[in-house]
This record gives sequence, structure tokens and C-alpha cells, in this order.
Amino acid sequence: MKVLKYSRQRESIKASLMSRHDHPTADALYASIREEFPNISLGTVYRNLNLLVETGEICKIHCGDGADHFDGNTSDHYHFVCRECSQIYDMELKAAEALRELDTSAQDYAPGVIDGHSVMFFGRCQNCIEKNKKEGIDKPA
Amino acid sequence: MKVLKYSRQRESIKASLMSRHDHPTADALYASIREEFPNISLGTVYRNLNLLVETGEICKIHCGDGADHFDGNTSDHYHFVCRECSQIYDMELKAAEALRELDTSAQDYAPGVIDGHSVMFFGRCQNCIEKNKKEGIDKPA
DNA sequence: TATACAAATAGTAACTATTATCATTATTAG
DNA sequence: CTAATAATGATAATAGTTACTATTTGTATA
Repeated sequence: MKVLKYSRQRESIKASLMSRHDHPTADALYASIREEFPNISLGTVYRNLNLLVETGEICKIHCGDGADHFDGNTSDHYHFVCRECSQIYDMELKAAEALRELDTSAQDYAPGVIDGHSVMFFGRCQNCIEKNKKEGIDKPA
Repeated sequence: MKVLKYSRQRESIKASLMSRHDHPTADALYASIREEFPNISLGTVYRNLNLLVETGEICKIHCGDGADHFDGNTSDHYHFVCRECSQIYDMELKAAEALRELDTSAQDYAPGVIDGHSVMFFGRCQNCIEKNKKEGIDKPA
């Protein structure tokens, strides 16, 4: 395996991701990084995001919208996706604690050895619920 | 909403999906349906799969490999993905029973109202474990 | 400090999965 | 049977991502 060499672009990508909490796609991150590096290429963003995932410095999350999203927070936590505004929220650490035994309890019913899982919660966020209330919209479940 | 009209292609797509338990992608399904309908177009397969998802006759699953997979089994169950052979297995109904309270227990920590979740277990399937054992391969966790 | 070599870059082409368009065909209500 | 319209096959278009390549950058060492 080859040795990673420093690059300003990679540092900027990482710093930029760490500073936001909206779980951006590569493209969204690219847009904001271009303010600092107007010539950076989208390929560079993808390449470095994948490198950072490989080294475990960030992680990739799939929420079912077709695009990969990235998260600078590598600690044990889950995500909540609002079906209305599509925003991805971090869930409190306590949720992770409550689910910590998930693999163990599912192991009994698995056709192999479980070594991980991905969990995503869906629903409507407080923000959208309140916005709808103000506008008098009564959305069905 | 417009009324669905019968089509031989759609019936064949549904029947074909129901007959297999490997959670195929649209493309994989397309390949096998072409044996019966050599002129069917990939677009027709996609369109009908999405229609069937909308009517709730089948469901779409995302396992993180970039492609949508389809499942003719609409009952409450979870999936196990083998990291080695990429096969998607159904998990016993009991696993679903064990996880039935997932939304409720996560609700306390969510930034909104949870109305669903997606869970995917990863690991190595029995098949691959045994194959490796025979070949004397000792894969790391 | 200069050299030398691997790694990273920007720009672009290519690729994969999926959706959209559209002229033609098939289904169905009356 | 006919009219209305949904569905089709063929193909173009799109989105997200990866691959390629000539050039630049970072770094170890002479």
C-alpha cells in the first residue's frame, strides 16, 4: 500500500467536511471548496473523500437517494432522514447506546457471521412539522 | 392518478421476480426476462418495477452497492449482505420480530417523528466461510 | 539546495445506473 | 368496432462516479 502524501486539497476537503454537520454529497462539498480552491476538480474531491474513508478519518453514508453522503463524525451514531426536506440529522449518542446489541441479537437469525450493520431512520423532522403547522398544512402519515 | 392497464411484460416481470430469491437488480431481471420476451426493453423493466413498488406489490432495497435491488417478498423481514460474495439473504422472520420495537426505542433520541427505518446486516455468509475453510484461507475479520 | 521519484492534481473522457422522450402498439371502456 | 389512453421499444439524456493522462507538487536524500 502506498504512502499518502500531503496535499492542500485533501486537507481542505477534510477541514471543510469537519466544519459542517449536514452530511454533504461529494458535489455539495465540491461547491463549497471551490471558494477556496477555484480550480479544484470534482475528481480530486471524490478521490480524496474515498481515501479518507479508507483511512477511517471520515465515513460514507447511504440514505437511499442515489448519492453517497459523507460524515466527518466517525463516532458511533445513527442518522435520521427527513422525508420532506431530505436533511440528514445525527441522532443522539444515546440512540447508538440503545442499539449497541443489534448485531448480537440479530446473529441468531443470520445466514452467516454478522460483523456490522447500517441503520437509517426515516420520518419528518421537527422543523418541517412546525413549518407545516404554521402554514396550516395537514400532511398524512 | 391514472389507472393501470394490463401488460404481459409487467406480469412477466412480477412473476420472474417472485420466482427468485436473490434480490436482483433491474438489469439482472432484464437479462432473465429476455429469454421470454427477447424484445423487452430495459426501460420497460425499470418502469414496471417502479410501478410495482408504488402499488406495494414488491419492494426496493438498497444495500450500498450503488444499484437498486428488488424483492418480491413484501413481508416484514430484514437482509444480510455477504461482504465476500455480495449475495443478499433474507433473514428469518424472527429477526424482524426481535427488531419490531426499533422505531419506538429510537424515537426518544430522534429530531422528528420516526415513521420507518432501513436496516441491513453485513458479514460473511456460511457459504463463503465454508468455502474458505476448504481452501485453507484464513481471512481476517 | 539540487535531484529524483512517487503521489497528487486538473481536466476530461468513460462508465454505470436510471429516467425521459416519443412514435408506435396494445388494452379496455363504451 | 372504435376511441381513448396506457404501455411499449428504441434511444437519448441525465446523474453520480471512476478512470486516464500529461503536468505539478511533496518529500526523501545526496
